[in-house]
Amino acid sequence: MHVYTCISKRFFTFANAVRKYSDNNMGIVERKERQKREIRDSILISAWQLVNEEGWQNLSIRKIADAIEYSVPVVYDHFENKEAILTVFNRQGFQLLGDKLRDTKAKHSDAKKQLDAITYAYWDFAFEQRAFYQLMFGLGMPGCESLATVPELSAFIEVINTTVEQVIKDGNNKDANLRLKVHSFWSMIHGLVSISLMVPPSPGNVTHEQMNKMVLADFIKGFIKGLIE
Amino acid sequence: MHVYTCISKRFFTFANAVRKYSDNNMGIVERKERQKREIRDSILISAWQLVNEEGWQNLSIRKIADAIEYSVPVVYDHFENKEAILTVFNRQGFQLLGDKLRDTKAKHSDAKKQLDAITYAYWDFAFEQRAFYQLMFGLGMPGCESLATVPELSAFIEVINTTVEQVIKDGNNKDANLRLKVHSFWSMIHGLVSISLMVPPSPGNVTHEQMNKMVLADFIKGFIKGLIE
DNA sequence: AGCAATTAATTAACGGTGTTAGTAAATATA
DNA sequence: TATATTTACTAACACCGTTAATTAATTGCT
Repeated sequence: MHVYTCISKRFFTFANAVRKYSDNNMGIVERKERQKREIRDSILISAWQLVNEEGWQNLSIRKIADAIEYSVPVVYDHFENKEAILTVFNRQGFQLLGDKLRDTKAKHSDAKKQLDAITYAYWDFAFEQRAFYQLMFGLGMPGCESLATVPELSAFIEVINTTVEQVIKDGNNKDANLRLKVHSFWSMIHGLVSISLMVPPSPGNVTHEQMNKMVLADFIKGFIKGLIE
Repeated sequence: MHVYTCISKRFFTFANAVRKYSDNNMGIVERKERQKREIRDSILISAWQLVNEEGWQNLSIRKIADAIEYSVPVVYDHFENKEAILTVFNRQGFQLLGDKLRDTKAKHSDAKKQLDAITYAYWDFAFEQRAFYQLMFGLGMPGCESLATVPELSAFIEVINTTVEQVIKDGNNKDANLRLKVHSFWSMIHGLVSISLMVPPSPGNVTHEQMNKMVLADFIKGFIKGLIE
């Protein structure tokens, strides 16, 4: 029974494919496929527009349906659920960023200059394509739009502040812009941590305790030296 | 009229305060305040429990009300809205992290060792208090739980990968763990960017283009040298 | 102790969300 | 033209945050 179903399905698919190119109405299938693609595209276009107007948090299927002038279930004919729509943008974002970095890299031959250039390109992408970047890295939890409004934040930063400050003062680099150094220091730790939280065990299936030893040892004993000595 | 209202308000407050300590029923007010505090506490306790069981995205007022065995509007007698509850945890998180860093710092006298210690403490906090950390830094957008599932991610990392790799090969440091260096490099840029996105113009009211010049110049020309040369 | 005033807690609703079952209309096939 | 299939819709379900109106309980006062 299961085999029969399988065969009949394949037969009908084959028959459709043949008719597609032998009928008088051979353009109909193409037209239908084109129309279906157009609806799918208009869903993505409207969604993207809504996201840039109202943010990820306020995107809804009903708003999309309204924008494309179809009823709600039509959206579900093209995407399994809301998540699937976000996933498309997520992948598009990484594609875009990857392309941008590749292009930027191609403009230089020296490896150091390449590294320099893609770093700036990465930075610019985040600020120019803010909506993409936030989606890609899961930023923008409700209630955390502006970290600056958290009073306890400054007390927390103060600890890092005074510590880094003292290390720099103990070193040789006297003309350092302290506040900026502290900001960078904190940001980089945050980056190490949050990427490790999001891309869990890699590289190489190590636990976070092992990562701790390896990554942080490098960060502290290597990178920081460049700053303070 | 405005003055009168003000005076009468103050008078009644004063009268209440006096009765509070002169009445026969002086314990009633205290008991009521205590009960109100208990409900408030149980809201926070239940919310925290729900968050750790089901994540921030699945926390709802109705679930909280259910857990504390009161009806929904009672929650709104203690918190203005859902956001206010999250804000409490947000601030609690920064308080906790700040305390942890301060305590860690106090165990050492040398500034470098202090910096070393608080870096590890920060790392551990993020992994031990994952729920806190995600809330504090707005991580965890729906659909981005595991970055590892995005196919375009690896192509994007590959660009950074090959570039950093080449720079390291060109340098003197031959025994470097390449994959780990790349991972760290990317993570640190991400940290610089995402903190700059969340704590917008500071320090010192500079635009992101100025930050770009200052922070990235340091990152590239200073920090990276420690890695590759 | 009993009544009025206040406070506490509830029910039920509003407008919104993601998602889907069932139905009517349009279209293609025979 | 009649049948089958595709297409789109209405309407519903089960949630969500939030709040107005109402009932129950408690308190203060005579």
